[in-house]
Amino acid sequence: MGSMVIRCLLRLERRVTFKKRAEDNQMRAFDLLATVAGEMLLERESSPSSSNASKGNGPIACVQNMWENEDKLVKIEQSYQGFSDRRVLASELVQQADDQKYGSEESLFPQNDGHSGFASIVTIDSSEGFVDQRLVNGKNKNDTGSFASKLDLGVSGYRESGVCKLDCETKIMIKDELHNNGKVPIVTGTDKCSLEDPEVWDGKPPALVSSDSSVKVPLCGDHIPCSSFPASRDDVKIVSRDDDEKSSGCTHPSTITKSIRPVSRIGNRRIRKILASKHWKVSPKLKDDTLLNNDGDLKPICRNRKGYYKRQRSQMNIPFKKRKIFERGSVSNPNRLFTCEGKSDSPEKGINGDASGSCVKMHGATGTSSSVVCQHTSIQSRDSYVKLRIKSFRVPELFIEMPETASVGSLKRTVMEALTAILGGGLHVGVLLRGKKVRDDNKTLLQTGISHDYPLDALGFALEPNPSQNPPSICPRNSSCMLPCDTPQPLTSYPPDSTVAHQAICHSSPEPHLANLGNFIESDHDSAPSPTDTSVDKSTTDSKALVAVPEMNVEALAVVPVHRKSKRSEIAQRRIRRPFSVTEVEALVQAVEKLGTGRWRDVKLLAFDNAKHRTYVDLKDKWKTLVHTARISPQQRRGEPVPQELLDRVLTAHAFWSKQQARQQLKQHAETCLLI
DNA sequence: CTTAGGG
DNA sequence: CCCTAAG
Repeated sequence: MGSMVIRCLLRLERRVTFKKRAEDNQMRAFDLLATVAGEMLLERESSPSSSNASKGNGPIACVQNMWENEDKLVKIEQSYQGFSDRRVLASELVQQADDQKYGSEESLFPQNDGHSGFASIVTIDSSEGFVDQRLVNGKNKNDTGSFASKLDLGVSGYRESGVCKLDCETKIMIKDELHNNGKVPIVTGTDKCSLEDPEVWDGKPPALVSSDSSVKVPLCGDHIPCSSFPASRDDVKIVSRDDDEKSSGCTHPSTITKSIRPVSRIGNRRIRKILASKHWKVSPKLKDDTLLNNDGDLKPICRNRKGYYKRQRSQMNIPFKKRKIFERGSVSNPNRLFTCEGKSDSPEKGINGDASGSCVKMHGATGTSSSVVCQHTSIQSRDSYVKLRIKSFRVPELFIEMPETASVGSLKRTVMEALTAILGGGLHVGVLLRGKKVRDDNKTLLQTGISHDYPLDALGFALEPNPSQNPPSICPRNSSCMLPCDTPQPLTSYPPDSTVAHQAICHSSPEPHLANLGNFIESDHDSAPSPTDTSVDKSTTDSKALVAVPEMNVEALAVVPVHRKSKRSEIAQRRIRRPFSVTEVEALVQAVEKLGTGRWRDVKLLAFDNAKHRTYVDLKDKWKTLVHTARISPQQRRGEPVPQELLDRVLTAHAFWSKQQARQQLKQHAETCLLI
C-alpha cells in the first residue's frame, strides 16, 4: 500500500482546524503534537496501486520545484498577515490531504484505533523515517542523475493512486507502501512524551490563534473539494508560480468573504520556504549542482580549505563568528550530511560504543548537524556492539521573512545561514531512550539499556541547545533552537504594517530555560534596539528573520528582529565581549615587552596560548587600546582600571618597539638603496 | 595565515 | 570586537 506524506507546518494552523473538531482527544493530541513538533509529516495511505517508484520522491520534487526559478524573484508574503494566512493554508492542507484519501471532510485525521491521536502521530513520524531511509538507502548513492526520472515516477505514481488533486504543499511527499517492510516507526521521544504530558496540551489555545479561527474554518471548507482538482496542474506546482504571485501579497483576508486563493498562496509560499529549510539535507542533490561532484555523486565537495582556521576559531568560543565566511562550505554541508547518511547506511558502518560519534563527527565536523529530533535508529546485534544509525536530524522549524524583491539566491543563503547558525551554535546531542532523556553520560550503553536486543525505535537523538538549561521535563522539547533574537515581543503587539516583513518572527518561550537556549542569545545587548528597530530599513533587501521555533508554548509567540543591523543579514554573531583582566593585561604587556609589537602571533603563543578566546588579533587590538588608554587621562578611562604601572610599561614598550621598528625599516630601506 | 589599521 | 587590504 502506498502512502502519501504531507509535510506541512502546523504550528498555528492547527488551531483553526482542530478547534473546530477537537471534540476528541485525538485531535487534541494532534494539536499538541503540532505544537510540540512544529512540523510533521502526515502520512496517509494511498491506493495500493501506487508504485514504489514514487517512494521518497516527494520531498525531492518539492525541493526541486523550489528552486526552479532560480533567477526569478521570489515573492514572499509581506507581513504579519503571513501568520494568519499560513494558518489558513495549513488547515486547507490538512483538509485536502484527508479528502484525498478519504473523501471526507469530516475526518481530518481518520483514525481506526482507539487512541488514534497518538497512533497517528507515530505513523507520521514513521513515515518520515521511512522517507529518509528511502532517500538514503534507495539507490541514490550513485545515481543522482536519475533524480528527474524519479521525480516523474513520483508524480505519476501519485496520479495513479487516484489521488487527484494535490495542493502545492500537499504534493510534497509521496511514498508508497512501506508499512510492512522493516519500516521502523520513528517515534521521537520528544513527540511522544509531549503527548503524554497533559501539562503540555492541556493548556488552552493561544488567544492569538483562536481569534482567527473563525476565518479559517470557512476557508478550509472551500478548499475541500480537492477531488476535483486534478486538472489544475497549477495547483500542483509547488513553487513555480511567479506569475500569479503578484496577486497575493496584497489582499489579506480580513473577512471570510475574501478570496481564499491568495491566502493559500501566501501561505504556501511560506510553507515552501519552511519546507525547503527542512529538507535542506536533500535539496543539494537536487538542484544546486554546484554542490555535487561531476559524477553526480553525493560526496561532498570541499572547496573551502581556508575555512579551517576560522572554523576552528568559531569552534572555540566564537559561536557566531564568521559563519558567513563559510557560506560556501556551509552550503555543502547538506551534502556531507547526506553522505554521512549514505555511509551509515552501509551495514559495515555500524558504530560501536559511541554511536553518535561517527555520524556526529561527520556532521558535526562540518558544523552542520542539524537540530532536533529525528531519529531513526536501528540497533542490530553483532557481538556485544550496538549499532546505531542516525538517519538524519531534522532541522528545527524556521521562519523566514524576506522582502519580495529578494532573489532566490538570497533566500537560499538566508536559509543556509540560519541553519549554520543553529547548527554551529553550541548544540549538544541528547540521547533519548523511550522518550526519556538519558542524562548520565557515564553510564554504559548496556547499563542504560541500549543493547543489541533493544527495540529499534526506542532510541533517539536530539540536538539540544544548552545542556544545563534543559527543563526537567522528559520532553526534549527545546530541541529546537533559536537564532539570535533580541528581546521577544508579544505577537499581539506585532505591528501589522509592512515593516514586519523585515522582522524576524520568533516563537519563543518566555520560560527561562528557553530564554537561555544555547549560545545563540548573546549576553551583550548593549546596543540591542527594540524589536521594532527602525534601523531595519525597508529598502533594504536583506533578508532577516530566521527563527527556529521552540515549539512549546505557542502563547509565547513573539516577533523579533533577528538582526539589529539590517545590513547584516548574516546570522553571524558578534563574539561576546570579554574585557581583559588585569592579569591578562599584565601577561600581554610582558609578552610585548619581550617580543615587540609586530609579532602578535608569537605573543599569542607565548602568553595566551591556552586562552582560546583570545586571538592574536584580539591581542593586537588590546595593545592598541592599552596604548590609547595609557595616553588619556585616568578620568577618561573606563572599565576595570589598569594599574598605572602597567600602563607605564605599555608606553615604554610601545615607544621602544616603535623606535625599533622604525630603525628596522630604515635599515631595510638603506639596504634596498644600496642594492640598487 | 598574519599584520596593520580603520571602523 | 569586526572587517579588510596586504603581504
